[in-house]
Amino acid sequence: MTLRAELERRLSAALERAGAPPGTPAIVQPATRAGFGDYQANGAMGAAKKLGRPPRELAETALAEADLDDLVAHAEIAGPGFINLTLSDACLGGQLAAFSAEVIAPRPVTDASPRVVVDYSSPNLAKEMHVGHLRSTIIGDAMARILEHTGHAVLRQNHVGDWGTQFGMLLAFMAEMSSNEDTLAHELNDLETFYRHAKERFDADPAFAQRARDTVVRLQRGDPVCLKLWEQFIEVSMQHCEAVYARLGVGLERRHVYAESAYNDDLAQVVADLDTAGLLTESDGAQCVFLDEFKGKDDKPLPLIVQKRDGGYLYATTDLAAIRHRCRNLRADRVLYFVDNRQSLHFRLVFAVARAAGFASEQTRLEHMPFGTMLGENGRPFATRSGGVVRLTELLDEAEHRAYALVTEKNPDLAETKRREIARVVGIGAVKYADLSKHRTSDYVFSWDGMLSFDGNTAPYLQYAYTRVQSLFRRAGIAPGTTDTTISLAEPAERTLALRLVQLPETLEIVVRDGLPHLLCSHLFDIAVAFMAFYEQCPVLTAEDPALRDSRMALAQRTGTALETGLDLLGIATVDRM
RNA sequence: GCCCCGAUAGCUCAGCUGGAUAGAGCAGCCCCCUCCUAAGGGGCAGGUCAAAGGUUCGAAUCCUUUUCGGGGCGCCA
Repeated sequence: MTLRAELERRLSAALERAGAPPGTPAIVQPATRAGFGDYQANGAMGAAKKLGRPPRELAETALAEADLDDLVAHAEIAGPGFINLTLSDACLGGQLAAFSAEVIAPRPVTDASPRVVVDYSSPNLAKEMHVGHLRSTIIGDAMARILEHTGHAVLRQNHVGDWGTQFGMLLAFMAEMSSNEDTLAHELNDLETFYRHAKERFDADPAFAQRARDTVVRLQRGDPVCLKLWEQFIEVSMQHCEAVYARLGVGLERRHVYAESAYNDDLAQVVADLDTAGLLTESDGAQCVFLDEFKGKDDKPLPLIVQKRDGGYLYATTDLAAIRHRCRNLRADRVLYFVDNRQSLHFRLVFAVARAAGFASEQTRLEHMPFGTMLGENGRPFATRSGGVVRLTELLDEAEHRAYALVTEKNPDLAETKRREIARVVGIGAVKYADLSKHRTSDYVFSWDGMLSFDGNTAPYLQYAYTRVQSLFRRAGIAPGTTDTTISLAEPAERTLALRLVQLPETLEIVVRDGLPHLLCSHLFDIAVAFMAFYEQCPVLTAEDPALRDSRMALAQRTGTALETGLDLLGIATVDRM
């Protein structure tokens, strides 16, 4: 249990003993200002209002009832009825002593752990991955890591798009070329161009367009020639994705891929199940589900179409099949979808239908974790001047390029291979952090300079703070292992840093609850800022007193662990020097 | 027409179940490397939190209306 949760628990109980109704929250938060202590409890005011009692008096009574001696050194009532709490040095010291082994150690995952499906990345294999895929891939991966660290059984699902009409066009184009293996291999080397060429062919030649449509039908019927081409294409495209994942340090592997096509055989059964459940209605020849809670134009019912007039299935059907699979076979307690916010209505419908049909129980939490659209500098959905998109590989190349130039400027004496390594870690880290540090749901504007900034609240700043810790240990000639040194918190900078470190699990708790990794970014930045202040104000290696030196080394060590662990949870690596 | 999301400093954004004097980064100006890495630190300046009402002891946060953006709404995914 985190400090915050423990204080909440005890103060809530105290409020109840002071006369507030059971379940009254104490509303413990980190203090909004340094002068108010470390935490503040705001719950007494609201509770007093309901009881018609003076808020300060209720706060006083609750505080007198509360048993906080082992955690809190000072507590006082302030303003209209805030309870301000200052942690004792013993409490902070205890947390710091157990920091690596307990406070931020990974929670074990057992059979009893909550099972969380994380659906993320899920690119369409028809095209190359571009910058628009960053959000789902990066944020989803960070969330998977954080959930795993906090004791959840995480089931990554990469729901790649490998089925649908555009594959007809691509396969027909491949078929034209398959007489010449070299040309085909060459063309497939660049999926973006391949797609464009196929599309040009499709638009220009009606006969080709017809062949493309026929190909879709043949593919769906399992025509061996089509299937072979399809498999070849999918394999090339998957390998491209995996190369990008490897470069990004994203933990998605082949075993996490559960493609759209994997549900093909379930779709008829899904529709049959909906029929059995009495949910199916035919409308204009299509099979639909209408739910009372969803109304469209003119109060007309809003359909979820699960089967087209021509008998074909839609992505709604596939998503229903996926929910069924995740709940029944994967035994998910919670399913998180890191998918573009434009699909939010779609998910609301699909989730509601899945529950109505019994594909998901009432207990299973189905949560769309929407994210905003990447916009161009004109405020329109992002595209380059030529109308294309920026490929992910281009962005990463540029990131490493700029980072290499910078590290060479800052540290020309480092060996070439070392500078390459640093450039890779720093460049990729900057790109990921630029994405992770923004609120998930907000649209954001793509900008090379914004995404590749190395100053201020960026990954390189955090990585730099980490290298300073490593540098201290390097100079001291000792390994940065955990020691049982008593940590002095006499200096304000020491205390502020200690508090930020100890509060890290509280942030993780909120991130897990809301799926908002930018809160972790923000907290790590606070830690780094606090460390920089500590570093400026508190001499470590040159401290006169050996005990103080050891204490500060120990605090630096905790900082290093926090930064390394926190960055790792975001999927960002560290280096020892930069 | 209906629904969803948004509007906070010049720019990019935080602001967690309503809390005390709305915070960062960048850009601007000033200062700090004989001192543990200046990818750093310190300081200055910068806001009628889109607008108007309302609820509340207390509103950037909740409610209503309006304005301006973005997105979605029957056989694409």
